[in-house]
Amino acid sequence: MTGDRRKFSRQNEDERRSALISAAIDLISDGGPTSATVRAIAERAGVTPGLIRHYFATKEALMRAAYAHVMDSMTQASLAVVATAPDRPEARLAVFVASSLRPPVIDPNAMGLWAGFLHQMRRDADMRAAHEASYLHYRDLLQGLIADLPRQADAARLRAEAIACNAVIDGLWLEGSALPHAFEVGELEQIGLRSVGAILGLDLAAHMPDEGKTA
Amino acid sequence: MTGDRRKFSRQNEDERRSALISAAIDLISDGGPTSATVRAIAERAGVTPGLIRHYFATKEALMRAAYAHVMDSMTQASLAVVATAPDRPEARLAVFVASSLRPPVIDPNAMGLWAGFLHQMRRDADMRAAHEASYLHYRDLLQGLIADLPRQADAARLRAEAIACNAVIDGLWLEGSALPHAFEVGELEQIGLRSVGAILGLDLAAHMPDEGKTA
DNA sequence: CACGTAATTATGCAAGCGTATAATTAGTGA
DNA sequence: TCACTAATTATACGCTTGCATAATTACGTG
Repeated sequence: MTGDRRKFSRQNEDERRSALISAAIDLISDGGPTSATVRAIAERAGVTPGLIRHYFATKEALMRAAYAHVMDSMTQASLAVVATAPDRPEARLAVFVASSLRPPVIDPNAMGLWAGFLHQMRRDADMRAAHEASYLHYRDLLQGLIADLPRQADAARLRAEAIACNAVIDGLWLEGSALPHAFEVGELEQIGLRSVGAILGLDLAAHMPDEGKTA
Repeated sequence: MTGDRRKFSRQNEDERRSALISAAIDLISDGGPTSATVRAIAERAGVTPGLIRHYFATKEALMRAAYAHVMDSMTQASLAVVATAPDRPEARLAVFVASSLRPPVIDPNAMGLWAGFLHQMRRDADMRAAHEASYLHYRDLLQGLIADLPRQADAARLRAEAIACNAVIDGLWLEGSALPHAFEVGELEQIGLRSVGAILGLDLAAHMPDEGKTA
């Protein structure tokens, strides 16, 4: 009775890849990178450990792919939020900032995932490069929103402001994700809007469209 | 010739403990928490693996001790910096901010260490509690410096400002440590002073004592 | 329908991990 | 000086890990 051979289920290559990737992400997300073993990932994806080697040359390759996927998702989410915002530059920036400081972006699991990758980044040069590219891309996005504001600012000032605003958002995101119960509901959003506004010299909170009017 | 028994060197208990702790910190610092194995730690400390078990009930206990040591060092360093600053509140705050955004506080190895502990924190409730206490202590320190400024602000505003300023510092520290070559020398300090100043509504950079006058 | 090819499973292996335990050494007090 | 105790070393065990390899299954194609 021990000879239960697992059902052989063939599947599309892309689906299998992404199934493996999201299984890895899930595991890292709740349990840290330590618990994302080859066997655990395979089980989570409903697959045999050996299959991982068939899709990824090594486990590190799978990890890189997972990291890239997470970062892409974040960037695309940010872009989507900005796209749905009103056409006024201030409102677009406000929506962008606020959406970064509430769920689902603020999320303990997401931070665990991020920390897991961060620690792995020290060893893997490819991963480090991917991180840098993703970070700069995000910051450039923010800088573009700032540049659209009805002010005049040279390149150096724009760069400094983008770095500063990005830092506020990162820091608040980190604190809010690490210590969810240490802040009241909406507190981080308000602080974020006020801080970014102060750095840029405008009242961002006033330009925040009240999407919750119907709630 | 293989029977070289290691030299038996007895030592003070406290020194042994701290030797083991700093060996663990060194290893995590350059190589991530993965490379801080019991055997590696022992070798680094010039000791046999078994001895670790004699000083710490488990490896996790050693890790907790290492984390506590790192956090204590950081806090004490911050306190020391403030103590040497001029007695004007603005100068004290400025020095505090600037010193957090340059070496040795800004340091890739320190960030690796921090990330390593961060990831381990998800599992260990004791470690998480230690982190929260340390974070709040640091923020309270910052809030105290802000409260000393010659302005009037109620408790709620002070809290929000401390959270915001802490976030800027954290974010800049993180970015500067993760991507050291992405910023010019002194750039992060300037941005930090300007941002914190903007949030608090004062010109912090102007109050920064120029300690580099002799350089 | 047969056959080749790719996807999937099953099995095994060498290495490294944390930890337990026994043997050895050094210091200490009577 | 001689046992007693604590610090340190040495050895070994069981477990898990990533990875390699061989066997098995499904699917496409002639």
